[in-house]
Amino acid sequence: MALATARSAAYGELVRQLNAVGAVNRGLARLLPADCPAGPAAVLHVLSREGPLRTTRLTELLAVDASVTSRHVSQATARGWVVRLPDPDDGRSRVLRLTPSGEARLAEVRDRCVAAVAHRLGHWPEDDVTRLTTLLARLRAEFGDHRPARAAQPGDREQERTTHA
Amino acid sequence: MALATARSAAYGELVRQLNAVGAVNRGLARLLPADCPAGPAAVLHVLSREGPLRTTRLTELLAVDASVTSRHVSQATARGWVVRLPDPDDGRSRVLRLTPSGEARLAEVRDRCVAAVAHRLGHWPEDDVTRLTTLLARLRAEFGDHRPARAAQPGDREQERTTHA
DNA sequence: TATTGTTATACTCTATAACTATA
DNA sequence: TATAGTTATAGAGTATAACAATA
Repeated sequence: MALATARSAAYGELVRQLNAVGAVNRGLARLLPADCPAGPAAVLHVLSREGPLRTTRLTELLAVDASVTSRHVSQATARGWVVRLPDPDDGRSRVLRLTPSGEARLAEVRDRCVAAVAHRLGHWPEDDVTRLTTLLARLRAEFGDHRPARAAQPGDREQERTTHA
Repeated sequence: MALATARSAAYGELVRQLNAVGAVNRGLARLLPADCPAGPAAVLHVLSREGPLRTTRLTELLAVDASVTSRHVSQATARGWVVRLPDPDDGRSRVLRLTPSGEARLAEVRDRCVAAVAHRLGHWPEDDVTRLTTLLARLRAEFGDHRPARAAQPGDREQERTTHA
């Protein structure tokens, strides 16, 4: 049982560090311009990386509820950073695309964040930065099915939610 | 400039993954008992790890504002998980201590989180778990001066808060 | 006067549920 | 009937500012 205990301790410590990331994120969020909160900024970021997306797909990538995506996209469109185009393949769907104005805004936001990270992590070996990024991406993938991005099929292994609490 | 650009891209990617940790944390938070939100749970966790603490010190360790600590401690005391003792050395100060009831609650919460992590990360090599934990701890340390980690001495450089907002 | 801690207020993020419109 | 997306509502987390008590 000693092995299991060691594992438990390691997991507990990981959870603690994961929670602490919140403080880092809040510090980063404080750098954002007043008219660009973190939510809409994330929308810009993903759309820039992935190109035009449908709302459903964007929701999956953001790992939030569809209602959250909808709200943040609304804020972005209200400011002219994103346009909602009709989807030629599906009348129910919208295709979201960054506008030049949105790209410009994103560049500004991104520069601020990158500068902040560079200031703190500039002395890290590049390997450590990429290793951390990679591990976080894997972590996210492992926990990724928490959010039923597509309708939870009855046969899916989605019953985690039934924690018989 | 190609090198600087590569760095920038790496930092941008890291920021993205850092944000994504929020989704993992939300999933973990969903496992908590209804009467123990994430805020109070963090209070229990730190008090258990560090032993009795003054509010100021707890605030530093949680990396939040003092008002937030105060509120979360209030919730914990209201449920009998923490007691606020007078500080013999300073009449303004309170010493916070976990009660047996609080320890029990924490053990339960911790078990749930560890079980969830074990379920997702059980197949990870142990090295990866510790590497990720270590890198996150270092990351947190780099960004840590937002919130001075050791007791803020009167002579400390604490004026960061004066953001001349 | 400076510091510890609390409370009042406001804002963001998030999820759940109800709704519209297409398929 | 099922799916894509929106909106209304509610709850947690956080920070700022104003305040009380003690040093």
